[in-house]
Amino acid sequence: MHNRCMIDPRLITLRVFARCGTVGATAELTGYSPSAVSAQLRELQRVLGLQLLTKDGRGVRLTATGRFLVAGSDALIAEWESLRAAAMEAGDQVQSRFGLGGFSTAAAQLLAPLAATLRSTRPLLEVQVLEANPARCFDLLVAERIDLAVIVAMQSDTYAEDDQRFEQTVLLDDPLDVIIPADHPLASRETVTLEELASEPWITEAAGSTYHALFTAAFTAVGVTPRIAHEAVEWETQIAFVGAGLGVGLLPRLAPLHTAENVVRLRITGKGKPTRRIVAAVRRGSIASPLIQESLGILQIRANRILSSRPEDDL
Amino acid sequence: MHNRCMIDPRLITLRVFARCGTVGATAELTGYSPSAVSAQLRELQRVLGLQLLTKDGRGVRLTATGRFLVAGSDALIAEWESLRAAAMEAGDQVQSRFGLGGFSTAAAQLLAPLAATLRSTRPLLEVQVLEANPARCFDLLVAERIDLAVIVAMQSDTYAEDDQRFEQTVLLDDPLDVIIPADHPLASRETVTLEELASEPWITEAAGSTYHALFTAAFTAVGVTPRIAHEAVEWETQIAFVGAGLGVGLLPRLAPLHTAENVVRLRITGKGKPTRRIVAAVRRGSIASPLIQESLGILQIRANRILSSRPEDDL
DNA sequence: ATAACCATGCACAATAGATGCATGATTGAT
DNA sequence: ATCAATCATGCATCTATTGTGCATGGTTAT
Repeated sequence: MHNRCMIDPRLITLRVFARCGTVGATAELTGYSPSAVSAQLRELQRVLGLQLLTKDGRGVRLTATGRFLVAGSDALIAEWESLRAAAMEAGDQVQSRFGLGGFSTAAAQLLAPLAATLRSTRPLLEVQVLEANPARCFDLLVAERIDLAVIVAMQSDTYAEDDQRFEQTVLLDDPLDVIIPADHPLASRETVTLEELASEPWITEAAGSTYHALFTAAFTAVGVTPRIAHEAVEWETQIAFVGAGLGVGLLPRLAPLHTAENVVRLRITGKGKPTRRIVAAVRRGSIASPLIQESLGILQIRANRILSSRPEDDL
Repeated sequence: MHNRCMIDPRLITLRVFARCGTVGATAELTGYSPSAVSAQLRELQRVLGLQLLTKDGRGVRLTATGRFLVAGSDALIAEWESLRAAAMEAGDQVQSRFGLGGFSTAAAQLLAPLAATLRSTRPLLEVQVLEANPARCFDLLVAERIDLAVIVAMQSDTYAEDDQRFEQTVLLDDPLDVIIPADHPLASRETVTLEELASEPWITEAAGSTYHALFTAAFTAVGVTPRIAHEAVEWETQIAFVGAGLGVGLLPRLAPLHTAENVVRLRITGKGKPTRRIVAAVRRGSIASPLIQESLGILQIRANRILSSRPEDDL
């Protein structure tokens, strides 16, 4: 589906460049080589007769004209997506490719079933799933490598909800639980508040990561500055750290705890009740596409099933 | 300028096909070979996963989906033209190609000076002029072979003024004069009415031509059905026919009479005062482009100069 | 000063895309 | 009813575009 765009691929490349700022990163995202990206951007300028890039130190940056073109192209892309969606609605579309992107747990719990369902209902459809963090998912959407992304929306989101390029649909609010060692004084409790855990040594992800932002946001809400004792990238690692008694951590409800030993999961109560919002994002205009609509439906059903399997008080 | 479009050239080809209905004609208009057009359309369908064409007799015709896509693409094209125009306004554009199209006298009197002026003010600009009749000019605009056309607007215009694809600017209303043999009883008059010439044998262009429509429109306005004695394609031929005493004819004020012998030109008065309206047409959205703006300005100046060189009563 | 980084140019390779002719299918004319 | 004309398409071929990999030159950080 995303392959072979009706808009000049060089413009797409320019748009990706506008997002990541370097030729190398653009190459990585688009799947081209750096030389190809360089050549494409040069060609684009030649064809339009406009200077879009300027040398800037050891890199290049967009000129005012370049920024203008990129900004204006949002509407153009959306217009095309919208047209394609409507055309696909009119005459049913036979075959194409469909790229999905998502983040770890989301990918596992939502994207995998979606891909499986699509594969069976639409055998001719070439479904591809890419695991990527939210920021990269947006990049991949712009680069047209994927057509739908399931991502974790954050309060301090660099990609505003009303971004001209995307349309987002809330799938599910996933609460964060606390995981503590089984021999911890609070381990026998059903629920805790963040204040009760303020003095604990915390295990979190590296600063700048998706969940670190959620972590700090949760604690600033209750006015506490927790002590970060350790950092882990994978949930498994974090759980293991907690199991080893190194500290406590936050774990999304969706993340399974099955391999954990000596670790207890507790619901959080009180005003600082952190949740991560899981949303589906598509390129603006493409939301009317029957393929997207079907996918969103499947995702929504899956999300509702997850919600309904939980105790009421968690909703 | 028109070369190398940002919108997939195959979509442009489809749009041209939608206008002319056959692969062969599309090939002629776009400058491709028939095989290339065929292959492009096939590719387009493959890429979109949509069936856009159906076999119809010995030709092909658009499916409902195809018509839908073409209709919807108007907005997309306009959006791009608009964006390009704005970008060119923002950062001045260095070099490109610029295609002009126009019809005989219009081309000679308006387009040639325009091309000459542009050539001197913008040496880097590659200006190309194509002589073509109005209908073909619109086709060439859609095919992106030309960017601006000077054409004769007609009452019974197949291309409505509010066509989604184009934007038109009135340049000049060019009145039609009567040419009669020098030895004709009315030859000494300054002006005549159409009624006075109702019984004359008329020389006009072939039915279906640009000027035949103007001709009939003028006479239906005064409620007279003239007798068409002869048909001529070129003005020169028509003038020669009149000079040979075969009949009378209509000649636009802009068309020169310099080579004529035994032919007199008379102003037409009365309610049936036929004029041809000369307008500039561009693809919708592109009108904001500095190049287009400059061109329209030059054309307007030229048109005003022509008007001001005429007696007041002709305006 | 050296190393790392970034973009670009060039030679080469792969691929897409156009051409021209031949073919098959359909319509209209003799 | 046959023949010619028209139209689209497939195929072999060629060309031009486009991408890759490596080398180069300029720029920043250590």
